[in-house]
Amino acid sequence: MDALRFSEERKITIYDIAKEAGVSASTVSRVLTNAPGVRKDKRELVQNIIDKYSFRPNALAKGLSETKRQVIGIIMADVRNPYYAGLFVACEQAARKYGYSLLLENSLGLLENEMEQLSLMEEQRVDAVILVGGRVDDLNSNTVFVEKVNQVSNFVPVILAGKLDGTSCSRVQINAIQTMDLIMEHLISLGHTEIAILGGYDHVAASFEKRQRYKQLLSRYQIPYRKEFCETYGGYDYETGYLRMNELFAAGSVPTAVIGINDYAAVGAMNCILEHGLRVPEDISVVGFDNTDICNMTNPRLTSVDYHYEAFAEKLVAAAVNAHGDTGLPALQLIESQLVVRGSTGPVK
Amino acid sequence: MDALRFSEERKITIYDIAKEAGVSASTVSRVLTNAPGVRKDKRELVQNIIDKYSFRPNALAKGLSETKRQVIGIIMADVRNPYYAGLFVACEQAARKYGYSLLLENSLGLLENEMEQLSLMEEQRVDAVILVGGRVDDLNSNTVFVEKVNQVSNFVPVILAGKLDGTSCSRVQINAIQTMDLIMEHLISLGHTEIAILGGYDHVAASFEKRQRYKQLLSRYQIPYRKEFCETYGGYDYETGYLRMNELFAAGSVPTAVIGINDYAAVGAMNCILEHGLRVPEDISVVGFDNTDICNMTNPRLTSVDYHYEAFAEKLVAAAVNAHGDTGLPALQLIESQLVVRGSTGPVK
DNA sequence: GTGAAAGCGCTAACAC
DNA sequence: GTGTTAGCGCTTTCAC
Repeated sequence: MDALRFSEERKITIYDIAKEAGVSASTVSRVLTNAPGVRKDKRELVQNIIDKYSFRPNALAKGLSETKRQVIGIIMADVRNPYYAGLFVACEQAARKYGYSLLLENSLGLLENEMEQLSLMEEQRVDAVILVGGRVDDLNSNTVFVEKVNQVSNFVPVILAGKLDGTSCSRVQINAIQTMDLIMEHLISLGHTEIAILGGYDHVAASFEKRQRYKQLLSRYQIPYRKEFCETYGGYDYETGYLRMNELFAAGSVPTAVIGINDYAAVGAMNCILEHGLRVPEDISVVGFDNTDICNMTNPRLTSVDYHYEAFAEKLVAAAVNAHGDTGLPALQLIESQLVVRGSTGPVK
Repeated sequence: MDALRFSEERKITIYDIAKEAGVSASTVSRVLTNAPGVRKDKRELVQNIIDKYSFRPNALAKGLSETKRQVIGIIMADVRNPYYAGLFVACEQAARKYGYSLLLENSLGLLENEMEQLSLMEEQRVDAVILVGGRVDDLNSNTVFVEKVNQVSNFVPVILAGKLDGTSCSRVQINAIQTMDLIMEHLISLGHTEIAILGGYDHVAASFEKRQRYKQLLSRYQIPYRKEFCETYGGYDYETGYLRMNELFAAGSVPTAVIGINDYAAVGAMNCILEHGLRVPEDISVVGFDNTDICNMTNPRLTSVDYHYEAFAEKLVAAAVNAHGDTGLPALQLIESQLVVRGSTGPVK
């Protein structure tokens, strides 16, 4: 009995509406799509019946006959990471404005998932796919992936929140150079010269660029480069921040300011500092990237770089929505960031 | 020129494959769906051509002709909240096992969004929709929403990660009573009797149940009930935990243990305690719910209740996948939790 | 202004 | 085994 619950009531279709209204399916379709060429009274009549049944046309049939589905695919590294989650929700809001929905897949940074999910998006005939995290973060683009993206983008526009050498996809990217400028100018203006950066890998483009800029700025401000403050690679998590900071203490190379490669790493470093009986920011200043919720949950609160997620998302979605026509949108758009100064940074003592 | 990029190459179809293989479309379809009744050599021949073009059948057309889309809709309050994000990714993993994708919509807890998104899911002909957070968390179910869900569930099975009185949807729910048991038994065994619970509202079923159980356990262990330790309602964020704790200090009613309604609130309370120069857990123990990442980022680390997200997600998805047939699955499945003890709780002094 | 009919790309009877 | 045919539920010419 219960097993029949969903099969008994046949879905209402455009023909049912048409019959009840005494018109043809085409007319109903015209009302549905707000197409012109329907007399006002007839339009109202049909609309009333539509409302009466709260009828919603089958999006599959619609997508089959039209070419637009009003769905954008988004392949993201891991929505559990607040940076991605924030961006995703911002994308959803932006998409809603355009009348689009989002089909999300988490790749967990695994190439095989990304490949499979690209196929899946193609199969689902999404109108465009946005790639965030994973392969598009690589400094050296993976050739297998490049090939796949090129194949897919013959049919569905691919938008990159990153880069992928060997493709000509539209891109929207955070200006990593500028983020480092913000932090370094802040720290240097506070008198810091012993600045360490913790976590991240050079094979990740953004991290690589940040370290490059870090070095460049040191030399610009004639601050001596200290290898032990920079060759402190590692993951993008709390543990890495904690461990790398611990190593600096162990080596006796204690900086006056620490930059975490993201907020998690920064918080790890901060806790390590506090556990060593030092104060933040009186003894050591700490900064992070991403401006996630956690910045307001530490004591002191964490100074961090905010990427302006709304603008980022808006540009990604706009690029996806407009990917078909010649929109005049530049192939690469950069997102400028801003520093949110909180209690974790202060003047060098 | 560029504007033509996506329209020039017509999508390859099953007929193109058929023609090249010198067979009919049905045969290709049979190969695609792994249906029996195709000679082995022919199957291989077709498969080769499919592979050659990395052909993927149009999921819309497939969904139109079949009744299954292999897509589950999920309407969630806010994936930026780590609790939801964790559950979502777990659902995604479970869904992948069954060959399903997830269509996510964030309602942000707004009734109007939830209503609209339900329609959208129906329109997209998802095979089932899972509701997490928002209206299904309400103690008193919203009648308008109940009506909507009942209407929708005539056509597509709705699974609730919560409750909705007046519907007969399958449900999977965290056993809120048991979560409170875990915490209270832990605290009481450590000698605590002055226990406050901070944040949450009684109109949220889980919060209501937690407070009810809290009172019940106090009386069971013959611990006097103190209104000021329990009527400490508020949001599910850091600020609430901080502010409510501050009020306890101001009122001079300082407990020996504090339960945050979730990890955020617990961390807020913890920081407030530390700022008052007290120690955690020596002076005051702190516990949270959700066992999110942040538990490992505080100092000391936060003791918290873990819901076993994988099991939770697995049951939700299984219910969604099997929602059509009579699966023998019980209408309500409860998720049992476990306490992850970390440094924030200790014996009363 | 309105309806009939074709077609989107697939699956599933049904013949052969 | 394999092909033919008829839908699935829409949109969209094209007549009228």
